Amino acid sequence: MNMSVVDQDYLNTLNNQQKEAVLYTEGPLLILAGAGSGKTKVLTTRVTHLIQSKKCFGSQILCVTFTNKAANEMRERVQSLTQSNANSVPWLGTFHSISNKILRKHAEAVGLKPSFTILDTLDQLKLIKNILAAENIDVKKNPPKLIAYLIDHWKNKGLLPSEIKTSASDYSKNNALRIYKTYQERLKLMNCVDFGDLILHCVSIFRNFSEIRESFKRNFKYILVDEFQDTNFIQNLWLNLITSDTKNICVVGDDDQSIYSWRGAEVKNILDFEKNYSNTKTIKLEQNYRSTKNILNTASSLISNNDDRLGKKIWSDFDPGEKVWINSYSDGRDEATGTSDIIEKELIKKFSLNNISILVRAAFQTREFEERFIRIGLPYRVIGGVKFYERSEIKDALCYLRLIYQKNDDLAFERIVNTPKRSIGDTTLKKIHEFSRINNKNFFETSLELLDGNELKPKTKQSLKLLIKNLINWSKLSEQLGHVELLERVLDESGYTQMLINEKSPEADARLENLKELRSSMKNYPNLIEFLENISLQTAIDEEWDDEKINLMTIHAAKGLEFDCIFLPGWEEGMFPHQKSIEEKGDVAVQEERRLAYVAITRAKKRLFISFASNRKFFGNKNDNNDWMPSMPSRFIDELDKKYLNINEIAENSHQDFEFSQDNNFTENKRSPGWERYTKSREKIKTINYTNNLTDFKMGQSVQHETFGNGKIIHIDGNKLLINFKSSGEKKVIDKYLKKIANE
DNA sequence: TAACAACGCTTTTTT
DNA sequence: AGCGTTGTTA
Repeated sequence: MNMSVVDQDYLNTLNNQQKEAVLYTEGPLLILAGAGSGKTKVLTTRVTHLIQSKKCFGSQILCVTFTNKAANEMRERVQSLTQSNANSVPWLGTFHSISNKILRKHAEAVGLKPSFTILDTLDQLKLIKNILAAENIDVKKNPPKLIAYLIDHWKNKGLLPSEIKTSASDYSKNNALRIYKTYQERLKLMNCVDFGDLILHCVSIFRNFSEIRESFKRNFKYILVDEFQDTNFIQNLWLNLITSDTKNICVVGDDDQSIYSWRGAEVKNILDFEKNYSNTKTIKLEQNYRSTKNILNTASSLISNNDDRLGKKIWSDFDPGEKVWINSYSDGRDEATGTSDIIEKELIKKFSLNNISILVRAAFQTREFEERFIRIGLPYRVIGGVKFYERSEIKDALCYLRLIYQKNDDLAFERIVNTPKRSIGDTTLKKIHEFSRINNKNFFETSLELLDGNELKPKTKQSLKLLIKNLINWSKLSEQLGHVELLERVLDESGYTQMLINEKSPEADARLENLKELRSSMKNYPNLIEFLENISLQTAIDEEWDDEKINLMTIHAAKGLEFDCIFLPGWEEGMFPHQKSIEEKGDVAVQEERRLAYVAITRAKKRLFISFASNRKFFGNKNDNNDWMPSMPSRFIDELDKKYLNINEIAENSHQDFEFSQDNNFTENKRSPGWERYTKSREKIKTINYTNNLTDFKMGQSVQHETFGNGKIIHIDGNKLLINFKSSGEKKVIDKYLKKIANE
């Protein structure tokens, strides 16, 4: 192939900066790419260019993306641009999937077998709980979630248990460290790794085995990293270790879109990049090809409230388009109704449903919209909701397979040993735990021994025996049968399918349906091993984009995506910015929430609707007023430049709450005036209930309770009343459960 | 001792 | 509304 102009057709659609970013191939390159500036296009074209101009083979390119989805899309685009086969760029993927691949090859170097299992968050938590129970540590004082969080953080910083220094006074941290140590030992024993280990083990291999490191360094002639602002310390180290001496490393990032600091991501990596690699070339992509001017300006006005920005000037050639709508609703149901009205009455005529998305801060917020859409029959899909592979029936099925494949997978054993019910309850399980600890054997081996002894009740013994016999049999079958047939046999012979059929509930039907889906997705893998080794990193079964459906997802999940129409509901103080994040990290967190809001706004191409409700319901509906909370519009709404907005107060009651006069000096006390008013209004509501109740009930009043019967008030504490019941004595009861009756 | 019912506490974001 | 813990039943 010669280097004619025709061969470089792929450059024709690029602007000057983009072209430069593609053609500057040698030496370190930092691309600061604003939202919608075509960075994916640049990356794919760059990969194409490297291959087409014969600078290297596709197999010599390391290209790291943030999600599997992004990797798949990029692979497809490169494929069609280079007209090559599917595996032309084998080292294209996420840090985790590439690490997985490396680790399967070099597992022995870190004391694992190549068949290791990747644990998901639920498995992790379960293991931590088991360790806590075995060591008699109070779960209330040491929440497993917190420990998991700490372990994850340590791993993101590249710290092994031996490398962590603690002060003796920090009780909970010391506890967590002890658990961390045991946790790692247990993982090794079960031949398992967690997400963090994938990266961490690779780093130790690169560090301790120079031949392996050098072979990768030699092979990877060019490295590309997407979403560099969201890489963390250990990932950065991982990269540094295998970057070759020619330093052909190109990173793409946007400091304004850094939204994963809670996962250890450091924007600092962008700033340090120029320090780490001397003679770094920096290219800024500032022209936006996605959004209308009104949308883009709205986004810019918001993000200008953040400090410490690298400073890009995003601009657009596009029309101003329609102004951004700010809609106010009285409650969440109104918000969902209003949203579906806009879609049905207006958008549906001009846009495909696939091009309409509702982006929320927290996953549970999609529910109100789902209910509405079901009610009126608008088709929708929830992206990244409950992960397919985390559904209980899918996990059950996978654990059967995991256990058949690896008898030492104690977590899998524990999960399925009594599912379906086999009369193997807590007591038996405890025995298995204890015995396996004492004898240093896994649960499967321990069960075999217990079956020999007289420790178990006959009924339990019999069903455990049957299970073990089945497992051994399935293991044998796994060598002859295809993996799909094996699953069918297992579900059948274990009684799992029957259990679901017997339930006769809609949920059980859905579960059976999901198992069918699992079966068909297994067909995409050649055998059981390939399947088990890859599903853990797979989040969902690929979405079907063929049907016309409205998309519901979290803002985090929308990263990297774009849609014609975007709805951003729930912009209320406490929800967005989220209260938890403010409590934990104060202003730093508010800035990250603001970046999240910026990401959300910049997903929109043509139409954008931001909304909030004045009253919000929490925790499902118990049909009383206790779960209602009045809410203030988010401070972010006040920060948007009104020039680009249409403000629409739909709900009558929201006027007094909705003001655009909040000043922005909340950096001092980390709370905006809006927040202050919000908390005050909450207190006020509580106070009103409280005084009303006091006027209703007086000392000595005779009352009636549904379950406790009749009694007399003998003490009043707020709305909690101490009652002396005739039949059951003194009890503390909330006033609203009481009825006044005539005094006797 | 296991299965089932009731209660109460919780909800950020994810590879 | 959904889960895990506690209390009650068979």
